[in-house]
Order: sequence, then C-alpha cells, then structure tokens
Amino acid sequence: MKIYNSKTRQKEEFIPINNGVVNIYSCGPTVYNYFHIGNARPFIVFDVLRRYLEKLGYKVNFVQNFTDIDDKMIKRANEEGISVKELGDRFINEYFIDADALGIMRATKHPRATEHIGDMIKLIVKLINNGAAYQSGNDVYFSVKDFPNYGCLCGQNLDDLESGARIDIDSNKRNPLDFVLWKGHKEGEPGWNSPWGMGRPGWHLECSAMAIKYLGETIDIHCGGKDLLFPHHENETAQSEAATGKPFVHYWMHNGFININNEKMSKSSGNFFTIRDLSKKYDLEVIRMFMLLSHYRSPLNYSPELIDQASSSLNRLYNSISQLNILIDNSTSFDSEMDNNFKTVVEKLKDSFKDSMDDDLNTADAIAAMFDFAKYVFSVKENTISRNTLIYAKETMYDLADVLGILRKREESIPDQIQDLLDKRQEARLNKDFKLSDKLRNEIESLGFTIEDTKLGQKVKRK
RNA sequence: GGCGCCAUAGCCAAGUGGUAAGGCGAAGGUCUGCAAAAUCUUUAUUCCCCAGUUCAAAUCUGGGUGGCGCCUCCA
Repeated sequence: MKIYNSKTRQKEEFIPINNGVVNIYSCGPTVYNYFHIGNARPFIVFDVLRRYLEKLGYKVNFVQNFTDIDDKMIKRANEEGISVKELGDRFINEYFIDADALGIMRATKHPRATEHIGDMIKLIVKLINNGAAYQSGNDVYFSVKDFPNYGCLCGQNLDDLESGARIDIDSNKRNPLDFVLWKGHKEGEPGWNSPWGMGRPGWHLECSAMAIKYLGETIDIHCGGKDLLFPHHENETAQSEAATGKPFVHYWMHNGFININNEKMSKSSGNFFTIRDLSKKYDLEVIRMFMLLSHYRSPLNYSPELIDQASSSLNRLYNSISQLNILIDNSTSFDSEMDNNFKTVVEKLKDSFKDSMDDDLNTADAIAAMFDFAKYVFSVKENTISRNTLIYAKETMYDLADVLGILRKREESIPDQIQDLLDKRQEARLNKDFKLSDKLRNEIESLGFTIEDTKLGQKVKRK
C-alpha cells in the first residue's frame, strides 16, 4: 500500500516497523463542545485507514486522544459553571454518540490528557535534562534553537518561520517560536503539582506523551487535520525526538479541509455545522458517504445539494444489494458460462477496489468500482447466475462496504404484525380490491414502514 | 515576505505520457391499478490560457490567469 507522507511530500510504500502490526496515533477532539463536520473528516477517513489495514491483515493499534484540558475547556467550563472534569466527561459521551452514528470504530485506546499528567511531567524533565527545554518564571518552554531539525516536517527553516511569526510579546520566551510545555498556575484554573509548582501541561505535549506511552518511541503513522501540521505536529516531533533521540513518526498523514459553501468554516460567521445538528436532518451514513466520495487530501465543500447527491449515490449502492437479494430469492437455475463470467466480474471488483485503496486510500475510485459492479448486477437476468455465486457477490459487496463503513443497514426482520398486513394487502391486490389495498398501505406506513410495489412483490423498508 | 495546494461536463469527482472512469442532475424510454420507487439510453472531439518537449500531453517543462491553505488556537 502507498501512503502520501506529508513529511516527504510524496507517496511512499507503507512498511510497518514490526511485521504485521501497525501503530497509529490520530489527534482527537478537544471535548468542550459537540464536534463539527470539519472535525468529523479526520475521524472518518482515518477510521477507513484503520479498517483497511485490518482488512489487509494487520493488527492495528489505533490511539486517539481526548484533549480535556486547555483554554477552551476552561473557558467553557466556567461559562457553564461546572468543573473542567465534568465538561470533559459530558462531551466525551457526546463524542461517542455522534461517532457511533457516523460508523467510526472505537479506537483501541482513547487516552484522556488529564489522566496522563504524570507522563507529561516525566517527558518535560527529560527535555530539561537534555538541554532542550528551560524553565522561565513558572512556565517551562521548549527551545527550538536547541533542536536542529525544527521545521523539518513543515518544510520551513527557522529563519523563515521566525520572519513569518506574528507578534508574540511573551518576555518569558528566549525565542518567539519557543512553545510552552508547562503553564504556571493561574487563578480559576485546574492545576497539578509539578517540579515547577502548580500548573498544567501545554497542548502539544499531551500527544507526545500519550503516543509514546501507548505506541512506543517511534510510531508508524500519525494523522490529523492539515492545519495541525504546523505548529502542532512540528512541535510534537521536536519534543518527542529531543526526548528520545529517535525518529518519532514514519508516516505523517493529513486530511484536507471542509469548507461551507466555499468559505472556510468559522464560528464568528456562524457557518459551521455540528454533527449533532446534521444528525437531525440527515442519516449520518450519508455524511460518511459524502466524505468518502472524494479523496481525503482534497479540500471538500459542504452544501446541502452535495449531501443530497451523496444520499442518492449511497442509495444506488443499496439498490444493488436489493437487486442481488431479489435474484437470490428467485434463483432456481443458472447458466454455467454466465455464472463464470459473473464470478470474474466479482473478482475484478475486489481487485479494483484494492488497487484504489492501495493508492493512498483513493476511496472515490474504490466506490466507483462498486458502482461499476452495481451496474453489472442490474443487467443480470433472472436464473442465469447460481445462487451461491450471487450470495458470494453480496458478501463481497458487504465486505468492501465494511472497509468504508457504509451500507451499514443490513437485512432487518419484518415484525409479524407488519407481515400479516402485507400478506393481506397482497391478497387484496391480487383480487383487485384496490380500496382495501390502499387502506392497508396507509396502515403499514403509519406503523413506520414504506412499501414499494415491484414486479416480484412488495418491497418493505423501515422508514 | 516564506512554505505549499488546486483548476476536468449543469453539480460532484477519478484519471499523472497512449487517445476523457464513476456518481448526482437533466431529457427520453421501460415497468406500473394508483402512488412511490427502480431500471435503461443519451448527456465533455475535450481537461483555465499561452508556448515548449514528444510519434503521442488532461497528464511532463516554462510562462500567465484564477482560487485556496499554512506561517496564531484551529480537523
């Protein structure tokens, strides 16, 4: 599999450090609010990365943190009149509700920053001992000048970064680019004891500490939004490598941004949507489909029209499954030549899907392969393909869909009560008693199901 | 000022040297008691513009134009 590595700015063949195992760290949410559609993109696309690597047979250790202590957390907790801990607890719960609805798998570990303060302090001590960090007042800073590789990830040298740096009149710093590892305690903020007195950790530090703790000093893949490349990931690298003396990350992956009606999402102009809000209007599987219909590194525009397009596209895939079901249900004979052709097409689907995914997670292309197969399914005539082959085809489609986390609504059982009404309606239709059949349809619909009359009978779906 | 990305039909979007995938929409057809749905066919002589390299360019090179991101918290 090839992965575009942000560090080298090219696609590289992915080779894990340990055979058969992949360690991934993905930057998680700051849990001060519901997460929005922009936050959702990395969660979804890197969930697909994880699913695909597992599909390839790797054991994947996927760590995604919760940032539950920072300025935004403190501000929001104060506004709500609750503790930072309570705020974190609440929005971690809310995170899982939305993530589950989006089909995002639970990470193998979801560490919370506040539960790893000790690990962070140890890391700072190491950095100070290595001469990479210094105490200034009640704060501790990382000294970028003492880390020769600073700027390596983002592709800029120190001078350029300094000249571009916006005003930072923090007299505690030796260099404007130095960043805080430990913040001295302020009134009204939570604090922890440390060798430098009460205080709290800097944001960049937590990811380094937790990544090293759970995945080791060198990890395979680290991912996150494009905007985190600098300074967050640059700083993480600097801290980690200065502390361990080892390369921190082999492959860096960054997803592109989501714009709202072609404008950058910003809270001030109010053009952002939380997943929770969208869940009231859309099936979140559609949102997931929407994200996967384009490449994860491309910028992606959100608009209701595009969601509708994604919805229709997803529907076509569902229809192909329904069509397979109809063919399976009515299969009594087959033609061996056509059956073989069909098998070949299924294999071709698997190959194309894999080729696309191997090419830096080209989900758009992978889905196109599924559409191609869908088209083929619709062209199949009854009783030309064997039942087993059809079932294999359906399982293959579900298998691939599982990698993407779509087509999650699988066959559901129809309650007996509904089945009775359906039988009665079918009878009425055969007797051409359309008054009764329409009445029964209304009744069934009022119970939360929709009916479509097809050649082969009534198709029922839960609304 | 520094670093980087992008430009393909009405909309979205793959394709990075071999003659334009796919989806949505639209138009027309099929199916149909009604309704709804579904499905089929058609829908870019051409890939922002100009030059160059090549037997061959959407793809490579140079130069324009237009849009965007990062350099500050940010997915």
